[in-house]
Amino acid sequence: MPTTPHDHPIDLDGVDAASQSLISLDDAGRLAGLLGLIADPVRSRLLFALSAVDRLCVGDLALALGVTDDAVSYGLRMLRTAGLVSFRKEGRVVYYCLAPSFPHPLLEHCLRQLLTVAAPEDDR
Amino acid sequence: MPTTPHDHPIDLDGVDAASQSLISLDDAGRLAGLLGLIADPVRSRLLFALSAVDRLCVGDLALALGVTDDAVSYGLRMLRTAGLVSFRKEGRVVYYCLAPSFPHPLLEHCLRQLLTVAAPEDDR
DNA sequence: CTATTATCCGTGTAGTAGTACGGATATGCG
DNA sequence: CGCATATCCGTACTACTACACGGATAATAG
Repeated sequence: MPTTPHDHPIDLDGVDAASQSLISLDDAGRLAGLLGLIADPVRSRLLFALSAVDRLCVGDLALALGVTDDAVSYGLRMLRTAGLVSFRKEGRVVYYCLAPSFPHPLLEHCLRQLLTVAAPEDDR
Repeated sequence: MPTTPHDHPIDLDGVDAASQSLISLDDAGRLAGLLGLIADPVRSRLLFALSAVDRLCVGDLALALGVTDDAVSYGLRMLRTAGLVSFRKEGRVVYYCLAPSFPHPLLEHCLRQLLTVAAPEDDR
């Protein structure tokens, strides 16, 4: 029997405790979706960039990040279908900004703090 | 010219401001790595499960999550190479637990809060 | 010693994600 | 009107990710 899940729990109480405080598969899926969205160098940097200004257009964001227009356009589309950024069109320029409902603490607290967790040991 | 980054910034000041408060590509990469690690239903649920008990073995975790041993083993290996969980072997059983250095606030604060952000509008 | 259990690992694979490229659309300019 | 600009979109390609499967390892039981 190769990888069959054993049905003789070694620590039944532990299994119960764990499965009780577990988030649902649905919630986990949504959480993964949101995290995966931010788990991209371009997109996380877009969020940081946008938090520093009140609005910026695609081309300028590409300039600031040092990546192609396409990459920025794609990243912004993802963020915007998730409702994290919003945009308005002025003439032929499209300006993006963090969505009104954007959870700013997330950026400034969580992510900045996670940065220190993710940092290499030598500067911690 | 298809997708050439324009070199005539529309809002030069904005570009400067954005690029200044920008995290480095390196940092963004590490951040993405860490986030991407948690951005997986199995792995995030493993963390929640482990936070509820002081230690649990692979098979029991699989039982608690309702997934195969292999999936759990794989998830734990990822988490452990990232230093988020640690393990000790007792006989033929391998017990896993959150790493001593694990940032608990991350789980209980950030992730739980992100859960509400990721929740569908109808229960918020 | 042999059988069994718990776990790991190497390999293969299906699915997905990020991006470059070509083209389409729309706006503004001369 | 014709041309340039800013952005989007469809397609194609590459790279990676999660997982299943078969087998290996180590420890225990009989």
